[in-house]
Amino acid sequence: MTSMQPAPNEAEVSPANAMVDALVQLSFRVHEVLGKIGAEQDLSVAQIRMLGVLRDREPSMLALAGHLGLDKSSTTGLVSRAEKRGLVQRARDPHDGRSFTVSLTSRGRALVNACARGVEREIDGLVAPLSDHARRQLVSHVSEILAPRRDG
Amino acid sequence: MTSMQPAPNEAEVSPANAMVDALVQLSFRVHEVLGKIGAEQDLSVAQIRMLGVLRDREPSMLALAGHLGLDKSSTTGLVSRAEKRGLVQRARDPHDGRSFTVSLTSRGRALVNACARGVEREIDGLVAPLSDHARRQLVSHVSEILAPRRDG
DNA sequence: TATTGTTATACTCTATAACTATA
DNA sequence: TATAGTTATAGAGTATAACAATA
Repeated sequence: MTSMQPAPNEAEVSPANAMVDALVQLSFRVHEVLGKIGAEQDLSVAQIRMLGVLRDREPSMLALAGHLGLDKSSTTGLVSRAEKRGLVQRARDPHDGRSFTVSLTSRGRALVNACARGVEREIDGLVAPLSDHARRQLVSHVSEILAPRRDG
Repeated sequence: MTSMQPAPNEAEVSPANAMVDALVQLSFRVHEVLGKIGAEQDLSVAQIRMLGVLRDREPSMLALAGHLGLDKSSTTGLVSRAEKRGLVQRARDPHDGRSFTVSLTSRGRALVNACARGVEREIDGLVAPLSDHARRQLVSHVSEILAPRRDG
């Protein structure tokens, strides 16, 4: 990757449709940002996403799997690797001996906050070409798209 | 950018940023769509993306790696798995004995076209809540974000 | 020597199925 | 029996480093 240009993301799956083209390419672009910022902290996109979910929640393993749209076994691995690094912790649920709650450690919170700042910086740069008005429209439209679905 | 708070203590850093939230969530939502449509054809997002790139190109392995932002060794695996399924083919470059060109087979093309139709259907559904005017604005703004920077 | 591509290796991520412990 | 979670297993995806063949 030394001599290669970052090459605009050409992941168009439907070049005839401008909306598809725009959203798919934007999606890859944002993922690229998440990957880059995560890499600075040695975090995968999956880990960043999980830590992001845990910012505002202390869910059970099963609820966490639901938030992430993953199988419970995948979530076990994700949480275990993060726990090994001291980013999250499992705590027994006193009301159900089968269940755990997952939560950020202070180190995990610091890390996800650092990532959030980095992502914010990058996204701000990404939308820099837009006017304030256009930015507000963009947020409004995207929020409307996402509204019916309340995912993590 | 617009709203600023006197950065609270480390405990609760970085106030919610609507733009970041919107774009990151949208990115995951679109990836979810790609994953779902791909799964119908037994294709991963990475495979769909590669096939999408090959729709309009017959690059060398190295050029393909550049387009995808991956290491050449990762691309070897990606192409080899697709080749094993008869979706792409390697052909020796007559001008450089070290190089191959990668291209879609007719089966690969049929598959990526089917995916494109599926993705278009899903994205159309996603933006259905928006008015025609809002959709045009959205495409315009996103295109501006993704546009190659003319003169820095 | 430099470049193109593959291989060897190691890791993360993911799902399915089987399992344990608790309800 | 049913549920929460883990383990076993398999495979894809990714990067780094070492390698082969060609330039």
